[in-house]
Amino acid sequence: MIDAAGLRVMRAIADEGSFTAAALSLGYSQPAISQMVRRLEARTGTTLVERVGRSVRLTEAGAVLARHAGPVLSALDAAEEEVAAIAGLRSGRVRLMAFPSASATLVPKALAMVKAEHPGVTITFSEAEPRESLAALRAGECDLAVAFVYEGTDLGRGEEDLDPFVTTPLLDDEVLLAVPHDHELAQAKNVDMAALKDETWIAGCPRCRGHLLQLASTAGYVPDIAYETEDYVAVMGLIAEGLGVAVIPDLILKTVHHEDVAALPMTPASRRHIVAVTTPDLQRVPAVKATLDALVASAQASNSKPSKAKR
Amino acid sequence: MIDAAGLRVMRAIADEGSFTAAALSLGYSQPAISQMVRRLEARTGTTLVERVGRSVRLTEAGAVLARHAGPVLSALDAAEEEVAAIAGLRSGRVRLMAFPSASATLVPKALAMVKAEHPGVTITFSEAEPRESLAALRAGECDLAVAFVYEGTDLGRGEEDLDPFVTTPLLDDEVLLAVPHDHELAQAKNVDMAALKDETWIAGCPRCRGHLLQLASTAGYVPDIAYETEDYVAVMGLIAEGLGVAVIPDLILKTVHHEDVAALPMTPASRRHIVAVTTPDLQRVPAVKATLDALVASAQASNSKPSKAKR
DNA sequence: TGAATCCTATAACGCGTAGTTATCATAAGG
DNA sequence: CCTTATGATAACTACGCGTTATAGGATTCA
Repeated sequence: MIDAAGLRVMRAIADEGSFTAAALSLGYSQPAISQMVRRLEARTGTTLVERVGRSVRLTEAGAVLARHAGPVLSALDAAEEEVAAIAGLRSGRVRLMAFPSASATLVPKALAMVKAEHPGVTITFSEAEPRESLAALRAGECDLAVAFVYEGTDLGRGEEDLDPFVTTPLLDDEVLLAVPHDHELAQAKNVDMAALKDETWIAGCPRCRGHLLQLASTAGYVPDIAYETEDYVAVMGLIAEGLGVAVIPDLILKTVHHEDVAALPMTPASRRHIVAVTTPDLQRVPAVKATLDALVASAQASNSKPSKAKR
Repeated sequence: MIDAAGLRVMRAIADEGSFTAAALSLGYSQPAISQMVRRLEARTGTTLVERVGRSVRLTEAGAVLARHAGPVLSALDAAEEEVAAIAGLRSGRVRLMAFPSASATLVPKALAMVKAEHPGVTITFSEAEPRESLAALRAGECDLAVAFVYEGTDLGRGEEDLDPFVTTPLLDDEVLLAVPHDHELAQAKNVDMAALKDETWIAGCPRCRGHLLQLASTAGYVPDIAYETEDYVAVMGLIAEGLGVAVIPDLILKTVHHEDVAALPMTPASRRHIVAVTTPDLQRVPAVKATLDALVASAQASNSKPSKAKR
């Protein structure tokens, strides 16, 4: 019934003492004030302004409105300012999730960039496998996820539906074969997957295990998986001891280097796409957008050549 | 930029959890909410609502608006309620001024009536001669004045311009000739003003003095005014002691009765009109209107026959 | 007293906001 | 898989809320 504009007008009249002055102070024309007052009087059913000769004077009811104007308008201003702070990146909160090996360099660098450029933006970060982070994103417990997708592996495959999300490519990570330093293939330039039929395998995370199975399946056999662990330091150790070989993304190899392990390209070449995932809505939230931009910049600075945008 | 309606919508969305439910709770249609949110997002330049599958969830900025809605809206409601209280006569203040002899019965009765019917309305009352009360009315220091006008005396006469006011007739008060009980005319049914040429006169208030001068002037002489006092009790005393005669309104005679004074009609008949005066604006203020109505009722109950409305 | 000036009120008009209904597209759930 | 619930969009309407132009009073000053 009574709106903020009405209160602003009443306060201006109280302060300025005339319609004309009030109009001037609000940037309106004089008749606008006349009409606004009339509207307010019609709505409230009471006289608000006493037109006395040259000037005007507020009635009791009018004074009441003018008196309430201050608190209401300043509360509105406060709300507006707070939203503007978020929109202007002087404030904001982003909940970021990334898979463990992305945490090593990609994410820390991006966090530092955001903090440097927008000190008001706070980012809460937690590690999670793609499966979990996408679930969190879907559940609204996360604003931005850094995940990966194996090439060839169809994005969705039922469990991870990327349909409602927008994905931004960050890095293309080549998957290499890791063998002991003294392995017969250690010096090879390239190795065919089919040639590894009789090797003993070490698998990483469930997702990577699936990838291995798919690669072997394509080559026409089922790999002999002797060890499984999500700890890639352990994987490297196992390989170094000659207990097996493994397919490991280049990015991980760079992080957990082991001098007794050699890495070599495979045929067919296999890649892991590292992407940032969010929703169309969240992508437009300034703080989220800034973090996403920082991730892209971080990826470009750190390493390879991102491929073209997707979806 | 941000208005109360927007805050109300954001709060409803936060409370209800969906656009449809929010629309229902506000009595709007669902698209109205959709559009309102879009407008707000355009104005703030930020995403306020995250459309997640079936339902929606507020972003940080949206939550900020929803959080501010409470204080702002309740402040608005408070203002509205306060104005409604004044409009509904559950509250209100009236500054009433009346000339002294009206204070005796007319005003007290009216005050009692208002108090009985509208306990929330408080009336502040002070005595003042018509000249003062009208000046106060013009200066905005008074909402309602009870004044009088002598018949024949032109209302305005330069000094008391009733143009910007509205006057409501309350009583018609006949002006009588007051003489000592043992005066030669004391038993007369009627007395001609012209026959009083050689009397010694006692004048009341300045205004009444003016009236006396006009009556005498019409009759063709200048009265011999021996005493002047605004205190009508004193006037009666002077008359009773045989020190002179006076023209006194009937209403005053009823109030300050003196058994040694006789009152008789004069020719030409002269009347004093007692009126309530206010401004067109103030007349529409509920508390003022109620007081004015009470004055009219009080006048009708107490005495004579009010004449028809004026201006 | 009359002219000048400063107010407010009113009329006529235009535009944008904010509703409506109707229809479509998409998730969620049995 | 089909139903159902929910949000988005389009097209339309209306009126709230500004504008300019002009008229009507009130106050001041010569």
